Amino acid sequence: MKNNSNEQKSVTGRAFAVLDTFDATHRHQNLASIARRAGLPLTTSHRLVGELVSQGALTRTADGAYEIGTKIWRLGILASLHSDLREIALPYMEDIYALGNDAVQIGVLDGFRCLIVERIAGSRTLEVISKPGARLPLHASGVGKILLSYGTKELQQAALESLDSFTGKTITNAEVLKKQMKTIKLQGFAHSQEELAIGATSLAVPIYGYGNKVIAALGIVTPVANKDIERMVSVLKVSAQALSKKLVLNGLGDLSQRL
Amino acid sequence: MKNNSNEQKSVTGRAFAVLDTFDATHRHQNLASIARRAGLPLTTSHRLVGELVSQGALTRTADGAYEIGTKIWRLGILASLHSDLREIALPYMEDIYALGNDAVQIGVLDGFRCLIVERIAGSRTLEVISKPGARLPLHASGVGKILLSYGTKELQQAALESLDSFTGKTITNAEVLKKQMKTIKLQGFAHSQEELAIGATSLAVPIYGYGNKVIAALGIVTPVANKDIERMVSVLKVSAQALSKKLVLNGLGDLSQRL
DNA sequence: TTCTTGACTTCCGTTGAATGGAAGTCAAGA
DNA sequence: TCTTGACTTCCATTCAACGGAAGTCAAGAA
Repeated sequence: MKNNSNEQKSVTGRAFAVLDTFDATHRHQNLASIARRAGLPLTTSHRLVGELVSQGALTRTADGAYEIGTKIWRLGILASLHSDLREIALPYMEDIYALGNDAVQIGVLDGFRCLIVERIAGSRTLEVISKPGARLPLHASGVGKILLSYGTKELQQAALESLDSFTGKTITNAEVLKKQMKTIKLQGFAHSQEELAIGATSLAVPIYGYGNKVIAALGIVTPVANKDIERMVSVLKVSAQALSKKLVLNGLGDLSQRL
Repeated sequence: MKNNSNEQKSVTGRAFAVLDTFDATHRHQNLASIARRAGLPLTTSHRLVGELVSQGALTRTADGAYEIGTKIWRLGILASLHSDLREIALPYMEDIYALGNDAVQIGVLDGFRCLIVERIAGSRTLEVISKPGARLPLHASGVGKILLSYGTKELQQAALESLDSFTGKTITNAEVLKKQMKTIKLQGFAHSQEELAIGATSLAVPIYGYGNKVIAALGIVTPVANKDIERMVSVLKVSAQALSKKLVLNGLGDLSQRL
């Protein structure tokens, strides 16, 4: 859990080390937990956390624990990743959702992971891990496979080096995966059958930006039982094409990646 | 534009002064703009911005400008404001949307403003100012009026002191507004007719948390022409009640406000 | 009641990271 | 060629950040 290899020197570095201790499974933390996970002395964390609270970056809840504050949230939604993609993509995603009541998701590349940027899910939807902000493995999810297959050689090489297993059906053999990547590019869609979670199938197609560069993946998660794969794939393809066009028209299409 | 009254001393303070220069109308900025708006020397901004970029808090776009990065976005969606409310409220909001194709929004109190936390809008929807993150005036929007009417005496006093005008129909007379606030509490819903933007009517009802405390407002924005006010109000009321119940059940219901 | 433990919170002398003026680079336009 | 605007690099100074130590406080055990 400790902060690996980040010998933080700058104050900003430390401040973000504190913020980075928060994730989906650590949304509420007390001071001690923050200090431990950030790898900082308790005193330092105490001061830093105090400052972050006074900035509105963190909030202290009634029980004395801390959580991310509205300041960060308000800044976060200014990220083009969110506001641009969301505004343009949501209508298309809703159309897809309406057709099958499956969870619909859009992901972009973030390091060696697929970052879920937006998702729609209803009450009848299969419960999925992938809330916005989740970072799925590239080799074991539909959207991830798309980004991997259309990604650079370097990305593929790096990703193929560590194929973690999740369900027993997860593809952990690099050669098998390589072959599948070729098929994916040939057919224009990716399929993941219980490779990340039992009972869940996912389908995904690429979204294109400037110069036909793949900038994101659009996918659905549906129960394995669903036999209507072909129809959903064509729905996805049509939506993705329309969406791609609109993204480029609206001046997106590069969604600059992280440093 | 200059940083008012914040004689920043701490590094974190300065770092957030930099981040705070970003808002809905300043999502892309160059270094000079950041420095000017933050009220910091260019050199200092340069170093700070550099650090923030290396942390992933800011991203440098192709044209050399800066914008909010994925790190901030990813942290932001951990705010309970977002993830809790969104997960629980979206289904209800979608139901309401499906009934009238009007923009549906949820707002909470943030200082003396109504912070839009979540919104649904479709392609046929009236275009509204209120994207998530927007901070509407309390006296000139449906959701704002709810929060105002059910707010503390201190809030009401402070809010009534500065009644900015937006459309000519905006209520700028404190006495008139006070009377309306009473009616709102009596009837359980708020109505704003072109008080914030010409052509737009908004309706809103309260959402309750623990101990029947009003913690948020649920509303719609619909064209003025719409005569079906009564029906929409009852739809809103039913949804709000169900939503309130579910929020309390799920351990929300305090949505701790900013410091 | 007293002891123990864990979780903060406050204090303060030391120090090295942050500061910001000055000067350098670079590209676009006059 | 000169000017201007927008960064970027350098570096001596200094002041804010640091963190060990000790204090507070509440809950649970003995």
